Amino acid sequence: MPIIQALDRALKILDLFDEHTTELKITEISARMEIHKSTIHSLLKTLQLHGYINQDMETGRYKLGLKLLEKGQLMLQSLDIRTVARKHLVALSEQTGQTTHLVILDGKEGVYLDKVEGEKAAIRYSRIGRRISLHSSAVGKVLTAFRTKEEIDTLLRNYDIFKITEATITEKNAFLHELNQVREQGYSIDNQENEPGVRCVAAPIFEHNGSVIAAISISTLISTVNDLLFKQYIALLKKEAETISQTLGFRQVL
Amino acid sequence: MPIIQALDRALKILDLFDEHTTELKITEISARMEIHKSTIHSLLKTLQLHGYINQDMETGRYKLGLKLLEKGQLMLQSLDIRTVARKHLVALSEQTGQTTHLVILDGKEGVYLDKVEGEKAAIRYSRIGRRISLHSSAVGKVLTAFRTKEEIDTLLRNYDIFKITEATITEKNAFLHELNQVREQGYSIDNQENEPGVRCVAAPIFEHNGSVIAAISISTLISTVNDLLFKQYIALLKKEAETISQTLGFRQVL
DNA sequence: TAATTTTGTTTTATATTATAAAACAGCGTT
DNA sequence: AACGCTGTTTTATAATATAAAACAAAATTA
Repeated sequence: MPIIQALDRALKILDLFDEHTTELKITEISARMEIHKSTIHSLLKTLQLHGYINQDMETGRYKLGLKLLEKGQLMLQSLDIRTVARKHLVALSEQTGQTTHLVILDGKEGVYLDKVEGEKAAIRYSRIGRRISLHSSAVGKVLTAFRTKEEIDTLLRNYDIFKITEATITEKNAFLHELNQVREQGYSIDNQENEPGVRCVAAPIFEHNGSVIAAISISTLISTVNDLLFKQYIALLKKEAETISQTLGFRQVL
Repeated sequence: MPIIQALDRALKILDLFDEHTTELKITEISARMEIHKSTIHSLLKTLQLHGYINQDMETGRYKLGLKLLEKGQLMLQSLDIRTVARKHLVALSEQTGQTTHLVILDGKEGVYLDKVEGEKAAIRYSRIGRRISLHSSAVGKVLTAFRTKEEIDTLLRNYDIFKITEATITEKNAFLHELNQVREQGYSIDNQENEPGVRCVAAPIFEHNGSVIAAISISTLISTVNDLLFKQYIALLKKEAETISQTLGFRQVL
């Protein structure tokens, strides 16, 4: 499997940009990549030609281009899970006042496809397009649990169960045990395992062929949602998830 | 200005995907690009490595990857015009019941950065990330009009004033005259010039240094919004646009 | 069921093409 | 006025992308 060096380098340049880094000088790109300025220059100009990079004419600095926005939105639209799930996320958020999410699996991480902010609580971390680890989130657990043993095996091979908060599960066996429980219950909980003070519940969404294609979740603040209320949310969530699965053609096995 | 062939080709591959084409076989990519299969294969695998392309394991077909979504959303977030304008778009939409937009200039086109759907009317064409021509849209006219003569000159050099509807302006002089009028009025109108039955009004948003950085607009259906009502919308829009400009540090010259 | 076409992938030789050194030009600072 | 910083252009070299051909496996067709 041959990797094209020029392309690989260009894509690595795009990765240099993140929440904190929206602008970069060519000198800095060159330094961070440890590649000669002139080489970077050629790559940047080609990226710019296609709109993936823009150059600030005033400062000479480079930033991400709007082509990424265009293509990103194109993706979102083509995923019909999102269209189907949208109104249910809104409904759940209105019923509970909490923030709801739609997440799918990509590689060994979850990716937020949609988010509806609740009136009562604003959850900071999540954002459409952002990624979330499988072992520390309710959605991650659900996306992992409802798969075949083989799939779970490959997912967890070389998987780094890193610690995020005090409550994060960091042992593989404990995680596997948790996944079993999730499968029995039909939903998963993240109790401050990803962010202190935040408790979430997630439920799976099944496709017509019975495989999990997504998860929806409700995020709550420990300080404002007690156990009783949280349990009610679980029931609401499960029901809504089942409705979505049915819309997608999934029929529960009797 | 040397263009890197491998990178250029890879980005052209990404461009093959659009609203109607969400999946492609390698054979078809090869045919449409007129490049050998094995070459395309290497490019695809490198794109896949970075998440810009995904392969459907079942069918072997290639589709866009979620990295595009991630980067696209990152862009949106980094543009603070959007954050500032958001609540005003919502307010305008609630007051009028119509769909409102936020658009910026990129190259020789406008790009939708935000959209708030009105209760009364759903405008099909627009979508965040999508592009719109300068001569056929209210936002395009505004983004063009409020620039220096030199800037307008370079924008309209080699510009194709193509016909879209019966009402589209297709003569350069007529367009220049229209731009003058827009500058005097402080707003622009698109009367079914981009889509039959749709009439829009747009107003400019100025940065602290006095340059136009964006345009906001209200889109209406001719069939449901009469001239009197439309005039009221213009007043509302202008006022809201001025508020946004002031938030961004722009002070009206007296 | 067997043959045939089509799929995506791998390998390999060739020369095209990406690469980086060095020189350049334009600013802002010292 | 001299220096240090931008980003850019040019040019020689050889490393790297390229495409032909062979491959394997799946989907059609006969």
